[in-house]
Amino acid sequence: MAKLEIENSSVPLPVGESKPYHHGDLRRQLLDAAAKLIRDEGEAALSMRKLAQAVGVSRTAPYHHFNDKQALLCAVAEEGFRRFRAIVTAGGGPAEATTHVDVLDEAAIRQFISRYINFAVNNAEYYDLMFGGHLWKSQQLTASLKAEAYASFKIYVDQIRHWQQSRLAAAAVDPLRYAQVSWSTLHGMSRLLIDGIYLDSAAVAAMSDSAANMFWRQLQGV
Amino acid sequence: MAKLEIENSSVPLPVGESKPYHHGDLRRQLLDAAAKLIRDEGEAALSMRKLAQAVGVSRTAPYHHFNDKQALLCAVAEEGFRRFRAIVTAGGGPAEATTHVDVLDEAAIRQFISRYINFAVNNAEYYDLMFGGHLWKSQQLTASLKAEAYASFKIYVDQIRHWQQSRLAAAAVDPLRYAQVSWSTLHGMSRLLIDGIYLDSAAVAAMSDSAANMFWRQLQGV
DNA sequence: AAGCAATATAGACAGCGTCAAGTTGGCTTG
DNA sequence: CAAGCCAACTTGACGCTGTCTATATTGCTT
Repeated sequence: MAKLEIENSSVPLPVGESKPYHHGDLRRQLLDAAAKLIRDEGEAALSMRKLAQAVGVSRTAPYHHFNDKQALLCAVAEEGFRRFRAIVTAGGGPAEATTHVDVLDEAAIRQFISRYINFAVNNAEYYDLMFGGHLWKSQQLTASLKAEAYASFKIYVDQIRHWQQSRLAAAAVDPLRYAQVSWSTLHGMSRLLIDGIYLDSAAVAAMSDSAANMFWRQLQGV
Repeated sequence: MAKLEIENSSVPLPVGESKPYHHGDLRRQLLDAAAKLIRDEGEAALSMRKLAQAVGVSRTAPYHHFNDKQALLCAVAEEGFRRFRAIVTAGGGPAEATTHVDVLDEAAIRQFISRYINFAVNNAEYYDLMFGGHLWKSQQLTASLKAEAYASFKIYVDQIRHWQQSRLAAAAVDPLRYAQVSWSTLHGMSRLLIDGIYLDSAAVAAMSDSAANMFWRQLQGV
């Protein structure tokens, strides 16, 4: 997460990150400006030219930091996954990512659901890129994005395994299968909410409760 | 569904549908060609100009049948909803749409899930438009598309109410809430499958079973 | 001090959505 | 049967897009 705190000042001193020499740190500013533009005007409204102008460089300058518009979007998505992990996994504790939660009750599930959906709705500009067909269907994902994406899912599956080993979840549950179905539910709710289809944000709490109850029973194995 | 069987021949005899005079029936051909183009080359690859060329008219001709590219896409999506309803609701019987299913067991749910996901995966070019943020987020949906979309959801909710009235589903279940959550699961699975995220088609059967089991318990109210 | 590689720039091209103005041709009406 | 209306269609143009190809600038290394 340290990367996220790099100073965006105009001082032309590179931090030693190996990327920017000339401009200050264009790469960083491009990523931030891209996210902001998408958030403000929608993904469709983001163009490389507008982005370049927003940062104050010529239209082709960004191509020295990203091969493609696609590559730029992949990088933004990648950062989204990092933020996602930080917010969704282990909320307060200093120990992060790799450690798993040792409690399992309906409230814990409910909390996870809330965090997931809150992240999706409040960071839709990232979520759209992370889990939007745009990047995935193109078959041109950055290797690092793919890694980042699957890491997030793996953590989820491993958490379920961990619960099983601690005898908190029924052994009969197939971790992968359960992960796929429950993630689908969360993803579906998020997408429908973000896109404004069928679901409205007023019902989020009730839906989360309902889903938590459903997941809980499933994990208890009857 | 009769509309779908209009002959696409080059005979310049309009059927009396009130739309096309000059070309034959451009509107119909545009809708079909659009779906085909999206299916073959992806939604992003569809352009009004390519579409026009595919049908053999000038680039601005389509604008006499649709205000916008958006409007064209809405019309395609609308047709998607009609096909969706035809496939998903009451599979074999001649009585359609308005009548509800009178059986409720895990197999029935499982069948519905299969139909939903099969439709989504095999008609992704329609599903993407019907439930993609592209149209919905733009806030410019055709009134008729909106109607068609909400009708589909309403049928689903009403089916649950129907089960309750027949004492097949627990009275404690909130039909709307259950509909939202379960639809989210189906939508999420479909999206993840179509976009190639986390889920692969080999696991569809297992996931459907798991989801069916989850829904079934929920409907039984413990 | 020289030179090299990374960074930024301007120019050009094909493609896009769509507006405005003109053309064609079948139907309705006199 | 002729007049003319109007829907259907075409051509031209505009500003936007992503990105390729030079060209110029700059800082670090030697």
